[in-house]
Amino acid sequence: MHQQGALAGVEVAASRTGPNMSKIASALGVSSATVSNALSGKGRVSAELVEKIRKKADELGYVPSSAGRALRTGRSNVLGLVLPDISNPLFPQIAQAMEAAASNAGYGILIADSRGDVTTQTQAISRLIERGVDGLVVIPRRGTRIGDIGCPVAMVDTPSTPGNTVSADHWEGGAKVARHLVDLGHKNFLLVGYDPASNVQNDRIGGMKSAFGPGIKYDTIWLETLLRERGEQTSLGLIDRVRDGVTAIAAVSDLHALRVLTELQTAGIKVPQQVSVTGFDDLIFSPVVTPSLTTVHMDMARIAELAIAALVREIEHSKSEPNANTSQEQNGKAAKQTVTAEPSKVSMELMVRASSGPAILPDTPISNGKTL
Amino acid sequence: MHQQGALAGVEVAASRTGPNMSKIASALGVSSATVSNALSGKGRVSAELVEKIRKKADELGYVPSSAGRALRTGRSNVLGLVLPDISNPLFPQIAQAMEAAASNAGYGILIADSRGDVTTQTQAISRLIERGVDGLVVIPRRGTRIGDIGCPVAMVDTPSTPGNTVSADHWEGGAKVARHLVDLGHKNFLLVGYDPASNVQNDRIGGMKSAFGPGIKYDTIWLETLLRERGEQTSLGLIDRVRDGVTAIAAVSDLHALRVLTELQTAGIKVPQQVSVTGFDDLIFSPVVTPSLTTVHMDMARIAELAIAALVREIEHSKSEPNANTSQEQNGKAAKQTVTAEPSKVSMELMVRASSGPAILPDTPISNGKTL
DNA sequence: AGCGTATGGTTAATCGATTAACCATCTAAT
DNA sequence: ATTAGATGGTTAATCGATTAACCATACGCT
Repeated sequence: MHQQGALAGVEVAASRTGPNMSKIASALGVSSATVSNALSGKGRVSAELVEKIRKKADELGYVPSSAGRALRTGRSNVLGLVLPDISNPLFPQIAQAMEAAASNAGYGILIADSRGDVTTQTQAISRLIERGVDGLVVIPRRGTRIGDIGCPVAMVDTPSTPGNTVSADHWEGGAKVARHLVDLGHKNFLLVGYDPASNVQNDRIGGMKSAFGPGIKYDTIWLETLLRERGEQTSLGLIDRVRDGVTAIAAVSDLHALRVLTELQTAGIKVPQQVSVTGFDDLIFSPVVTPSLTTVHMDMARIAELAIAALVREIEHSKSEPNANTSQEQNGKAAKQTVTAEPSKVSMELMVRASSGPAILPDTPISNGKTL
Repeated sequence: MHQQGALAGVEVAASRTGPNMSKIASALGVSSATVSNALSGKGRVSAELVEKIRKKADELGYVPSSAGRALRTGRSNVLGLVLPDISNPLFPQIAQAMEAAASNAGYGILIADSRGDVTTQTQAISRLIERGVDGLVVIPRRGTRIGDIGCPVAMVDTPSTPGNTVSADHWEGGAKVARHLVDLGHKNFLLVGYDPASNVQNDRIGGMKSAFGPGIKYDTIWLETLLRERGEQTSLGLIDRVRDGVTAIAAVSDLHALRVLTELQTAGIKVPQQVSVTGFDDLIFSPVVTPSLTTVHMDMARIAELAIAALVREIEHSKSEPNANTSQEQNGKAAKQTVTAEPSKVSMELMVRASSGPAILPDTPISNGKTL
């Protein structure tokens, strides 16, 4: 007995459980290639044999080995989702939408958290690549530029990036709320941002300002700086603003709108009778607070669909690219099918709820909020 | 030239990019086995050769193929995370903690959303299994019992399940807030739940009640029924409750606490001067509302660590199990190393903030909230 | 001298699915 | 009748890493 015989009986640690293609094949007396063809519907297999193989497969509880398939095809059918800061309250919506879209396209979602850190983000990306993802959806830390990684990437919410970019139309969203408030007669605004370096927030505020015609007064405050200087628990000084004539406060996130709302309410200022408050993102709590928050809703499902579709297109495309020199080599124009990465903007929807109302006229006396 | 020669030149669709072990091996004139041993540190390779191989590997930008490794070892190093309802505001914390814990243990996290549906949950689980996960962390839809799947499972927050269970000590958490409020002199409580069928919520409320001695009055309302009957936007009737003497309202979630808080504030009732409000979960907005919410914090990091550790233990263990009949077969007691699935309870932490304060004395006149 | 044993490698099989190339029939058209 | 083509399969190579088993030296010890 030579080497071959000696090695044949070796027990490997691999999961011995699952029946594989050859098991189905030998059970039916056919070749494993036929089983593969039958189950994938690719080769030529008679209808009746396909039926028999199908039956046997789920009789044995056959589950295809993703590892085997991945090794052969070079594709894992898994996408990576890189998040800037997983504890962002918007994340559930993102993850949910991405998972659904990916799942529909036959892909799984592997998550990675970059914890707000750029180096962690880089590490997270390479971890995902090492795990063999076919593509990445990156919601980058602000200002991050992702270098050329060896796989397709779709960026969310960061314009001016090489590669596919899909983003909500934050500018338009800002314009929508602002117009809504202007239509209600407001003429004196306080705009509340958090991070002056955030593209998204600047877009939103830019959109708001774009809707302000002449005769509209506004001021902008950035919470990050304010809170860093005066401490997290500081008052935002809204009472003074209201006394000075502000009738509408528009925040770039529901989180900040909520802070504004509760601060006003604690001071006894009535929303929306005295001051209107609006937010952004339609976070989970926004409909249930009193008054419910007027906000701007992102169509996450659509964003996810676009991002995933762009990725999948690029992935499937790269499949046929390498062997372009087979037959119709003279067809020159078919060769340069580089995916035109049109950056998509997804429209945002204004959700008018109870926290916004008509502006009080300047000469109307401010009525005290009566209790009980 | 026979078949072998004819097939040798075939171009496969697989990613032709990455350098593999044999490429490193041939570049250095050694065998690929040696490269494998050198990089994994397992076999016997001279220190200097290891060094040379290491250098060559990252000179070529070598990235190990997870597919190849998974196929051979039968392990993917990926865990599945099944969520009941991804849009749950607590989810970011969970996902973040799980990802971090898994990452530390060398595993990736594949997410799946069961969208609150039991059948979807089952589908999600099988999708994960098909993708070859080594284990599952399931945060089940209430009442779900997961049947025997072919892989290790750790359940979170659902007691009385076969297999590993790790859960926050909701009962204790409830007791902690309740005791806090009792210590502040409160004697008349309103407990606010959402879903009367939820184990977690019942645990929390049970814990609260356990802290109430004689002389404490309390009543419980369940929002789900209330809102279904009277519509989402209905008032919770808190004003009447307060008029009837309630001085503390304890909710099972910050989300409901927030609803309570804003409803009280709109009515001009001062928190915490007139009424104390507490929540659960320490959601993202809880510190930033005015007054900031007193709540109970879950140590997600610890829960995740325990869950992942239990899974990993079971996974690594099952490796050595199959070939137990090799050498020391007579050692009977070493064979039955079934992982004792001690259900772990993780302590919750009370976060005392501004929304809870001393109870007003029964005969103290309720002062009207002054505006401005 | 001769034997045992570290030391430092190599060889080849294996995990499971996929697929190009080949082969054997059976039918239809020239 | 002979060839072209359709039909229904089979064979074997391949993806990349891992690992049991084998082999070739060199060294120490009696």
